[in-house]
Amino acid sequence: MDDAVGPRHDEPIPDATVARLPVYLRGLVELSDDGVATVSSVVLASLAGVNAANVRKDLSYLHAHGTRGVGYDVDHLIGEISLALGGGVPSPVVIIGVGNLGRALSRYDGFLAGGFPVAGLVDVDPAVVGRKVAGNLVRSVEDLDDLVVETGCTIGIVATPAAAAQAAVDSLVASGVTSILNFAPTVVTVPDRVDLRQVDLATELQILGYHQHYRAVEERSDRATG
Amino acid sequence: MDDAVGPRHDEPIPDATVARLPVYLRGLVELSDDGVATVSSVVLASLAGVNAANVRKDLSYLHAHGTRGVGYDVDHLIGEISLALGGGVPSPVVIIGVGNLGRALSRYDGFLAGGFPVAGLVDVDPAVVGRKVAGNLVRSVEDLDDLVVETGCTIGIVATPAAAAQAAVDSLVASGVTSILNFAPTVVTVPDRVDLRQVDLATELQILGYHQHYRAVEERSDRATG
DNA sequence: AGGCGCTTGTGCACCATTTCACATGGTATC
DNA sequence: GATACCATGTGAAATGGTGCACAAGCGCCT
Repeated sequence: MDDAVGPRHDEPIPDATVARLPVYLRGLVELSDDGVATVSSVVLASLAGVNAANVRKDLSYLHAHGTRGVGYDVDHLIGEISLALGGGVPSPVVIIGVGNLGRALSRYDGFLAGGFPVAGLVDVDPAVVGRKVAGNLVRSVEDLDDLVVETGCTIGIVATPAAAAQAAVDSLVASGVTSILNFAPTVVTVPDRVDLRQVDLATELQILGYHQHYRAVEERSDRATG
Repeated sequence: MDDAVGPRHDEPIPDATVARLPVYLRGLVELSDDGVATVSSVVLASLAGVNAANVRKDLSYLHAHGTRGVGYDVDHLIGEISLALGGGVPSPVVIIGVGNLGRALSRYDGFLAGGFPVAGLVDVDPAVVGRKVAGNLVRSVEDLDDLVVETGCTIGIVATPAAAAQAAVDSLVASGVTSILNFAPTVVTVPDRVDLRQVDLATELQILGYHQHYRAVEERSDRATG
């Protein structure tokens, strides 16, 4: 554990930690903008809405060590987290499906700010191919391979209707994309080597609906049983 | 477990299960549309992309029991899951923030189909207040209370810029909304009685970025060490 | 130089969730 | 009616994550 055995193959960071790193990063950037130089785990925890011990454990997976009695160096931490989350190199993304959601996503500033510029838009509908959306020309799915190669983009965002999602994913995979963010409300499958995340808007509401319903049922029951 | 002890106060369903129920529901509706009457846990699991034992355990939390040797009744299961996820009653939602994302969300069919009709749109910008978006009049934040009361909606969707998100959340809470879905890329706080979910688009990409980077680093390391 | 106060880093126990494996109990067939 | 087959429902182990509590370490102040 402490011997120098050559190039150290960083161990993987737990998924739960990875999911929190972007939240820490946002808080840290804000602190840095405000001229704050160091931050304690307690402060960072409150900014991120998590437990302080959790923050410390999360940061211990990075090679970013803090200083006891002082805290963590804000700028250094920003560097370390950025490095872990993609090496600090911007990764262009391609959006497939230029409907309501696709258009909104292509205009979303947060992607660019987060280091994910939109490299191109793609759709199957001839009516939108050739148009410009948010400064990007919409290209045909046949051009996807070229687009991916030209721009070197490795991340695809699927914003098609559910019925077209699997085909869109297959096209992306065939083009060499290795990470996919799927907004279509359907389960899609990818080869093992491809990383897939699902964002399902309707599902999120249904989850809220459950809790709301449960609260209501419980309340009724409380009133009945006293 | 079998004695009649009066009005049974259903026990809460684990969060992880609740998050999967909508996925099961989608698969089941598809099966029902195809005229399939019963489904086994194995088939449903493959439709939802999870383990079969997990499906069975999840369904055991509902009062939907299957038939050994046969499987689950598709339509009955649809009813039970719908009931758990909000009682089968449509819950109108209000969207606050009518920018790119807010407009896309207000046009998103999946909400209506999932039982979450858009009851109204709200924004602080006088330039958009009074306009119609997707058939809905955009109203001022000052009208939020009235809107919530009139439509009886209990779910709010925050689609404002990050800087305005906490204020938007506070307004929603003050109006009596008890469930909030926040798309703004910032941590917001709510009282205990309010349920909050966060959907962060840039964060999702950053998580993908981590895995991609990690794969790349590991590969380089593999090549180096043989 | 020494002591004090503050904050990190982490062992450990707890909790939630997943998965396996199998007993249980139905259905269909002969 | 008995038997073979099949899928459910669940105990129990394994896994992954969280949070407490405290030892260790660092800087500041005297």
